[in-house]
Amino acid sequence: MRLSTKGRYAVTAMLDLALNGQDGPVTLSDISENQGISLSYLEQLFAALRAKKLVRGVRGPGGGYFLGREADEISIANIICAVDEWVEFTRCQGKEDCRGGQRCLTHSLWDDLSRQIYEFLEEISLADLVRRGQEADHGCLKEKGDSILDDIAGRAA
Amino acid sequence: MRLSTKGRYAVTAMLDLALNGQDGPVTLSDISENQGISLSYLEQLFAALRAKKLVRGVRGPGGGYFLGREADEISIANIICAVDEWVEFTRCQGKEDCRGGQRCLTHSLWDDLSRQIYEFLEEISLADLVRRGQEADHGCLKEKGDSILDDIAGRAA
DNA sequence: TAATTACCTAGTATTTTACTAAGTTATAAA
DNA sequence: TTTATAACTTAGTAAAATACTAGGTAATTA
Repeated sequence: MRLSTKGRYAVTAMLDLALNGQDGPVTLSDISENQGISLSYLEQLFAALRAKKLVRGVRGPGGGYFLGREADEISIANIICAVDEWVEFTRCQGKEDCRGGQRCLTHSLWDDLSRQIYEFLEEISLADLVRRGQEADHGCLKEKGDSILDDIAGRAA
Repeated sequence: MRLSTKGRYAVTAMLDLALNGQDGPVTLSDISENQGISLSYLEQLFAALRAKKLVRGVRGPGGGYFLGREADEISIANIICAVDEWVEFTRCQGKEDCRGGQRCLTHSLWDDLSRQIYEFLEEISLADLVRRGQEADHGCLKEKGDSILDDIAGRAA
């Protein structure tokens, strides 16, 4: 699993889309202005998101982007994997000397951990985030410790 | 939260240390050879790990590295944050116009999600990984679906 | 004293990130 | 039918991160 600022941009943009795409498509220009991401970088990200059918583009005036499917059906893992493309980590599949060496063990331990992180993010949908954003007060007004995702946290606790 | 290949290297190296550091210190040369990471890059990573007291170095012949504290007391989050240093994400703290804009909401949603990932990785210790590695058969010999971390997965399910 | 290993600093090739620039295609509205 | 809009595409690039090489110094053991 890989989680970089690129993935963050993608999730942020998708969140913006989910929040504003209720009544009509959202343009990349809007997202660019809202989130402070360059238009061209967004286009690059959305090319990847479109390839994975996570968004659907509508051309022409009044056009823009829609979510490719319901917000419940889009996980955070989906989004991150679309732009950061999932790298299958080096698994020494019999190629290198393995029995007795620690290398393979640590690799497989990491792979398993990586899979756990993936499954964790797979469980959180865009709709989960949006729902809690709508329930809560406006983000900037709330206290730092007062997480609106605390109930999601319950899953991991 | 940030999760890059750099963090992966760090976790891998710490795992190696935990697995082999039972009877005496482990040299970076050993880890370098075991895990296929350059010695100098390991030194760079271990400088960061040492700064956070996650490892303890012993100089001279027969020297090497020990874990800085018990493997139960070292979380995966600890390790990743040591080398990838936690970036506090842009939170528009009253600076920009916030009420009414979506920007702040999506930012705080991301921040909350990021915190959830952190808390998830905070719950998994080095000892958890090592314990399961010792119980299981050698990594390369087991089937792909047969995760030795499935019980850890139970926390998130 | 010599070998070993941590520890430190500087430089660098490669890759990734995030962007600018300059287009083309499809579509809605004029 | 023209024009404006906005998706879509490609190429290039500055800056940062990644992972490494090289060449040291300092502490400790044999």
